[in-house]
Amino acid sequence: MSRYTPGEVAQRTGLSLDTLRYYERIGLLDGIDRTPGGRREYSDDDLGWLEILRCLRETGMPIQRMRRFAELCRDDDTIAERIALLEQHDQSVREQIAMLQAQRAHLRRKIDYYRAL
Amino acid sequence: MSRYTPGEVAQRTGLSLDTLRYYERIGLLDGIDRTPGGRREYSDDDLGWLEILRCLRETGMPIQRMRRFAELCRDDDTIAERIALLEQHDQSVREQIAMLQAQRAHLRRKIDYYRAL
DNA sequence: CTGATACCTGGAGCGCGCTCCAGGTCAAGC
DNA sequence: GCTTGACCTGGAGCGCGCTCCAGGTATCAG
Repeated sequence: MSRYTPGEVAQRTGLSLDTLRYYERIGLLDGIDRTPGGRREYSDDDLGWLEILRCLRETGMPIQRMRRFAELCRDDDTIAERIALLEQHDQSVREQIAMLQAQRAHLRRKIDYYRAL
Repeated sequence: MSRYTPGEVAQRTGLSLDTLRYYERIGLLDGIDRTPGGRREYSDDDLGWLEILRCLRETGMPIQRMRRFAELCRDDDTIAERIALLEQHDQSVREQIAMLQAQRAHLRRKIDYYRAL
């Protein structure tokens, strides 16, 4: 049950302070605690959620869709929809990987061609 | 030795007419022939080059870097640099694939977790 | 010859995902 | 008590990679 300052969270997650605030503003991050003085204080749960956000973001999910997912996660009766959304995203990640692998083959061929000169 | 109108090229490559013109403007596409009336007329070579551009773009190479590559390709004595640039990019594509695969594992775990509820 | 359609140019505009800024507040160390 | 540095807010700005637009020209079918 540790608590973290914004600076610590930035360091741990690799997200900038501005990005953390931005995510909160647009509703990706919700109910972050504050100290009596008004500073943010992140919990372990918050860090866990940020991990998920990072995962979705790095795999190319648009912010709008992440907001949709965040919204679903605020309502307990949406497990099926969450699964559907994540499955759909997983499919898109698989496609991305396949595309990259195919294009990488082209790249290798081009390199080999140059090497043969 | 076929010749293609902009519309045909757009259809074949999946790039928009605007994107084709944009690529030309910024120096990714060079020396596209014109009809006497001033319309663009693409060659098979141009289509081949567009294939390469697509490959680089889809694998996330920034436009600036693609311009550098295009520049190198205009000079015959730059084979080594072209190889270096492509090898470097290939490395980045490998990293992208690895990252996606790792994040996809997280995604699968999350989905399984939801399914278990 | 006449439309209709595809294409031309230069330049402005846009959506995304942050990032930066000004002007202030809080808190820990001396 | 004072300094210093991390943090606060609201809002503007930015870099990327296109995309759209206005106003005009070429080409082709009938």
